[in-house]
Amino acid sequence: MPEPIPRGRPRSEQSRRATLEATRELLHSVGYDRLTIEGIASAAGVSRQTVYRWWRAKSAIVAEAVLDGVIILPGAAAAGGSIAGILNAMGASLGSPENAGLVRALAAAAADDPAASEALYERMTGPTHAALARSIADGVARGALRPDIDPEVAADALIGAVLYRVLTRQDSPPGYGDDLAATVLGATPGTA
Amino acid sequence: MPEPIPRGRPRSEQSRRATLEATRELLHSVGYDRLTIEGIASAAGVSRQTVYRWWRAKSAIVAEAVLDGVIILPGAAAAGGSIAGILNAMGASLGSPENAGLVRALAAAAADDPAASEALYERMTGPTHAALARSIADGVARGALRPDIDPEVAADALIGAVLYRVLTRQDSPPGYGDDLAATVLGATPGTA
Amino acid sequence: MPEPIPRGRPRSEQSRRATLEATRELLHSVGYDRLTIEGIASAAGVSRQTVYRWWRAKSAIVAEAVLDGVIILPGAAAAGGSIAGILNAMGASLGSPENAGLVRALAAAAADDPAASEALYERMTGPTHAALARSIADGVARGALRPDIDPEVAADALIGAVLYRVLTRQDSPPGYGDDLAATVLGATPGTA
Amino acid sequence: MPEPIPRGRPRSEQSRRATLEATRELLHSVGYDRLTIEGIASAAGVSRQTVYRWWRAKSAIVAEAVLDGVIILPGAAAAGGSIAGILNAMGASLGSPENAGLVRALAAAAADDPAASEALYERMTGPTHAALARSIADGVARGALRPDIDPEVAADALIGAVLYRVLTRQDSPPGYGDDLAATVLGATPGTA
DNA sequence: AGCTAAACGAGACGGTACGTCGGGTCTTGGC
DNA sequence: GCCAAGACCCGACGTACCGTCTCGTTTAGCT
Repeated sequence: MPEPIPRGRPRSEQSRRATLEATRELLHSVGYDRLTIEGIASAAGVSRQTVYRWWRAKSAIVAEAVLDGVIILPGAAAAGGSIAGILNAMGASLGSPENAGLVRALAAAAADDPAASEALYERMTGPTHAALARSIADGVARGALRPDIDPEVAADALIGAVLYRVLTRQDSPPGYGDDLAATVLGATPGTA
Repeated sequence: MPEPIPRGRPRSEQSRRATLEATRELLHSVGYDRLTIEGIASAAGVSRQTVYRWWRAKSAIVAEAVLDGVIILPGAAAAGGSIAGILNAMGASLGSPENAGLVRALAAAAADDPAASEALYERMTGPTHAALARSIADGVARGALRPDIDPEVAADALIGAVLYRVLTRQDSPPGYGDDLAATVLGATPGTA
Repeated sequence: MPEPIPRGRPRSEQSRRATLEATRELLHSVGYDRLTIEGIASAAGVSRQTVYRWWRAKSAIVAEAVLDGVIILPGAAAAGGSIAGILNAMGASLGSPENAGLVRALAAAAADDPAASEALYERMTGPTHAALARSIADGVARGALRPDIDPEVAADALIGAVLYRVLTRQDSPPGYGDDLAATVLGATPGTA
Repeated sequence: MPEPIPRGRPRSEQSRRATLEATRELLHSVGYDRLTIEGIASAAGVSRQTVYRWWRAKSAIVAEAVLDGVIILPGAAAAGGSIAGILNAMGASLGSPENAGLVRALAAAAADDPAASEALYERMTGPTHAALARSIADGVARGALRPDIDPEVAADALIGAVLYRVLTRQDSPPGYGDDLAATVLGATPGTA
C-alpha cells in the first residue's frame, strides 16, 4: 500500500479554497500579468508561506483553480446541447466584458506555463471541443452535414473563432454563434 | 503648424532599433511573462532611462516592435496568395516551436494591454484576416464557394483554428491547412 | 504536599540532554547570532515543539546548558589552585580559537538576556571570581600582597583583562597570566 | 590617479547618516540581537534596498556607526586626562543603564563579526587603552608607579574590569574608578 | 566657436514582490 | 501528558525590477 500514513496537522481545506477563490477574483479584476502571489495570499487571508508550500508559481494556482472547478466558463457545461447551443452559450457568456477579461487572463496563463495550458485544455476547452466534435461527427454520419467536414478540425475552427474574437477584443454580435455554425458547417442551427 | 521645431540632441534611431530587436529576442527566449524592461535595456546596450523615456510599459515596446515590423510572423506576408497558401504558411511557420512560443508571447501581450492588442491586430492578424476574407468573398461571388459562407466569419474561423492549436500547444500536422480549408470552406485547396 | 503527582508520559531526559549538547555544538560552530532553535532541534533529533515546551528562547537554552555543566570553561574548575594557576588555565584555554569563539558566543548570550547573563555569572565567572578574591584576600591578610588591594576589585581586573582580550580578538601570549598577576598584584606567581 | 570619476546620481549623505543614527537608536532600545535591517531602514526613513546597497550585514552598519563617531562612548574622549579621570568617566557613563545596554550591544556585535570587532577596537577601546597605557608608562618612568607594572597589561586590566562588570550587569559604585586604580596600580588618584 | 537644449549613460533612490528561513503556535496521531 | 510530525501565521531575510530622480556627458541646431 503506497498510501502514506498522514502525520502532523492536516492541511486546511479552507485555506486551499480561499486561495483558489481569491485567485479567480483577482484574475477577474486585475488580469494575469498583475496577479501576484502576495496579492492572492492577502486577499485569501492566508500567509504567503502557505501558498508557497502548496504551489510553485502563480500559474500553478490558476491551473488548480481551473481543474477544481473554481473557475468555470460556460461552453463545457453546455456539452450535452446542440452545436449552435454550445456556440451561443460560449458567445453569449464571453460577450460579457468580465468573462472576456477572464478568458484573456487564462490565455495569458496558458501562454506562460505548459502545465497551466494543459489544465485549461483538460477542463475547459477540451470537453467543449470533444462535445462539438462528437455532435459534428454524428451530423456527418446522419448525412445532415457535409461529408467533407473533419469533425476535429471543425471543432478547432468553431472554438478558435470565438477565442480569436475575444483575444482581439472584438465583440461578438448576438447571432454570431448561428453565423459561425452556418459558415463552418453549412448548416442552419435548426438542422444540426 | 503643430510640428515642433526639433531642438537639442536628436533621438538615437540606433537605440530605438536595438531596443525593439532586443525585445523580439527576449520574447523568443523567455516569453512575455519573464520579459523585463531591465533585461531589454541591458540586452540592447541602452540605459533603462532611455527605454522609459520612449515607452510607458513593456507591452508598449512589444506593440511598437510589431508595428515596426521588427517582429514578423508569416501569414500576413503571404496576403496576396491563395487561401490554402496563407493557411499553410501560417500553419507551417507556427508549427516551428520557436514561432509558436512567440505567438504565445504575443497573445499574452495582447491579453495584458488593449493597446498592444490593437497593434497586433492592425499589423499581424488584421491583414491576414482581410486577405482571407477578400479571397473568400471572391470565391463566393464566383460561385466557387458555398453561398452560405460569411467571409468575415470564415476568416475568424480559419485564423482562430490555428491560434487555438498554438495556445493549447497542439502541433498542427503538415496538411492541417488543407484540412482546415476543406472543412470550413468545403473546398479543396486547388479550387479556391 | 505541594509536590504534584506526575501524570502521563514523563519528560524525556534524553531529549533534554540532546538539546543542550546540540546547543553547545552549534554555539561552537556558528556562534550565538546564527544559533537557531530550528537548528538546535534538528541537530538534537528533537521536534521544535519539544524545545518550545521547555525553553522560552534560545538564550534560556544556553543558560541551562551552562548551569547544567554541559558547557564548561576552565578557570572555575581550577578554583582550588593558586592565582597564577587559575589565570594561566583561563588564558591557555581561552587562547585556543575554538574556546575563544565559545566565550564570545556566551558574551553575546549574556548581552542578549539578563537571565542568561545571570546563569553565566553563577556558574562560570562567579566561582572563578570568588576563588580569586578569596586567594587574594588571603594573600593580603598574610602580608604577601600589597595592603591597598581590594580583593573583589582585583578579581574584576584579572578576569576582565582576559575577557577584554578575547572580545577584541587579541591572542594572549603564553606567559600572559603571569604578567597579569605581576602587574595587578605586584606579585610573581610563585609568591602568591 | 586611481580616483574614479563619479557617475550617476551621487550617494545621499542624508540617507547614510539617517541609517547610522537609526542604528544607534535601535541599539539603545532593543539591543543587538533584536536589531534588524528592516527596522533600521524603516526607522531611518530609507528603503531596505538602499541599506543593502551600502552594507552587507547589520554588524557592518554598527561598525561604520562606530567608526564614524555616530556612536560615542566616553573614555576615549577623555584620553587626554589622568588615569583616574578616564576610569571615572568610563565608570560613570557606563553606570547609566542606557549606556550599559549600548556597551552590551556593542559587545554582541563584536562577538558576531570580526570586522565590527576591529572597528570597535580601533575607535572605542583602542584609544582609551593607548591613553591609559601611555599615562601608566609615564608614571612608571617617573617612579610614581610600581616598576613591575606592565603598562599594556595594566590597561587591559583597567578596561577589562569595567567591561566585566557591565557584561555581568553589576552596577559600579561611584568610587569604583578610584578603587580600581588603587588596586591595580597601587596608586591613589591624586598621585598619578 | 560658443550657446542652448534635449537625449544619453550611469547609477542612487523609495518601492513592491519575489522566494526562503526561522519563529512561535496549533493540531493531528502514536506512545 | 509527552513527543514527532507537520501545517499555520507572521516577520525578516537578501534579491530582482519597478519607475523616478539626479548627475555628468554628448550631440545636435542656432546664434
